[in-house]
Amino acid sequence: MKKPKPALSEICRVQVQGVKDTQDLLSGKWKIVIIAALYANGKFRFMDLGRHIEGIAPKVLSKELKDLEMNQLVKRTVLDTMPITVEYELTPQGKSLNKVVDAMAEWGVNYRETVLKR
Amino acid sequence: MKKPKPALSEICRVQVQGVKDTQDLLSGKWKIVIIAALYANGKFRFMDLGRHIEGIAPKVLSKELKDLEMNQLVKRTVLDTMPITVEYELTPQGKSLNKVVDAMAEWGVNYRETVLKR
DNA sequence: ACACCTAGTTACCAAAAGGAAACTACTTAC
DNA sequence: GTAAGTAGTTTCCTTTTGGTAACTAGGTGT
Repeated sequence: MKKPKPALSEICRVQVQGVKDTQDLLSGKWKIVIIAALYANGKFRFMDLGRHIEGIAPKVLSKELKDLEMNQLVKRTVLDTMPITVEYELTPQGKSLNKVVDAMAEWGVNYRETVLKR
Repeated sequence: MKKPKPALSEICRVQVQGVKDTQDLLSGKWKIVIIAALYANGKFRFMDLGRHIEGIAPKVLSKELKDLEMNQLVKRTVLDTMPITVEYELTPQGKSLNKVVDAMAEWGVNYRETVLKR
């Protein structure tokens, strides 16, 4: 696909880039769901989070959490308990996704009602 | 991962399901970008949309548009011109994603500024 | 000793996503 | 007749994603 047309105004280009960046960071089936769960619950230990998100495998949960941690959206804390437990919570950056999460939740609920009708 | 714990309240479960539904419909690298572009511009012909979204291949654009059309987010109109042209635009359902798009745009722009620092 | 809890990791595999390049089919302009 | 523009499709390929199941490694309870 050739690209001879720089049409959209600069402001729009920046907006679209923002959307793209957000999408990149939240890519995949589970990241936004993990964030929504942490957002709703505050903190979670690894196993609890896994039990909570229906259908996710530990391998996948582990990998997604690593990605989120790397992008500074999630904080991982090892607690000095016996046996050791690990707590996951949103960073301020992660929490700042609240508008995105809320908008997606609202839209999804409405879509299910009006389009899927169930 | 076993699932003996139905912890989150019903209201939260519904919210998380909403997020999941939204994520499913907008899955992949390009859908939300296409929507953002249509949202910013109103209408686009196939080639213009392709030229506009940097890096997308016609095959991929075609497939994504079909998905979006199937889910009633995008409307495809064949215009009786010579040569025929095809116009793509958001449906009301697609337009109702504005809060999601805006939130993602804002968050992404802010993330780039504060975390990536460029 | 053995089962069970914690938090993961590893190996293996299938399906999906996505990119590159070529190609179709139709029309118009030169 | 040939090039160029419309809107895609087809083929081939590689990478990524995500799932299952088994396994590691430390500690607790009986």
